[in-house]
Amino acid sequence: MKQLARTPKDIGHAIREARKERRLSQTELASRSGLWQETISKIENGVASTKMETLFDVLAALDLEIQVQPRSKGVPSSMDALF
Amino acid sequence: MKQLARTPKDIGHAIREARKERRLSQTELASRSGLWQETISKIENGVASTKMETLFDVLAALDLEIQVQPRSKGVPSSMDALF
DNA sequence: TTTAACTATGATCTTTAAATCATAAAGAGT
DNA sequence: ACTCTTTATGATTTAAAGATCATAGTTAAA
Repeated sequence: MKQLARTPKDIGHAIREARKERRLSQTELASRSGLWQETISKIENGVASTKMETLFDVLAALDLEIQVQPRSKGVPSSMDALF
Repeated sequence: MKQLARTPKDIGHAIREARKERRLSQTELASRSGLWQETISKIENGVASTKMETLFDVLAALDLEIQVQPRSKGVPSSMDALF
C-alpha cells in the first residue's frame, strides 16, 4: 500500500492509515517511536510541520520507509521551474 | 530514478543527486525553493534534521515527490514491532 | 447511557531549524 | 598561479517543533 505525499498533510494521512492497519493507538505508536501522543496527533492532522528526524522515528516504528521519485503525471506543479 | 530513504541523510543524498542532474547550484535551488544556500547545504549533508515543510519546498522545486511504503526486504529493522 | 479508551487542543518551556551575515574552504576554468 | 563560482561553516537572532501537563472532546464498548 504505497502512498504519495507532497505535503505534510499527505504524510500525516499515510501515517494514520498505517497505524490503524497495525491497530495501534496514538499512545502506543508514540511510545514505540519515543514521542508523545500529542505529537502523533499533530503529525497525523498536519498541525505541525514535523522535523524529519521525528518523521523517521515514526516511520521506523511503523516499519515504513520513504521513496524519493520524480513527480508522477497529473497535478503538475512547477514544471516551468525545470530548465 | 527512485531513491529509498530511511534517514535525513538519505534524503540529503537524493536531493543532491536530483539537483546535480538538473545542473542547479545550491544557490539556484535555494532561490527556487525560497530558502538559503546555507540551508540547502545543511540539508544535503544531513547536518540539520530539516522540517518537513522545508523539505517539501525543496522537493517541489526539483519536481520530486515522496512515496510512503512498507520497508522493503533487506535491512530488516523493527520487524518484531509488527503485530 | 455510563464508563473507559482514545484523540484533540491549549499553555508553557526548552530545544533547534532557518534566516541572515560573514567568511573560509573547495573546485573549475583560464 | 590567480580568479570566479560553488559549497561549507560559524555566530547570532527569530520562529516554531516537541516535551510535558492538564483537560476537553470524541468514539467505542459494556
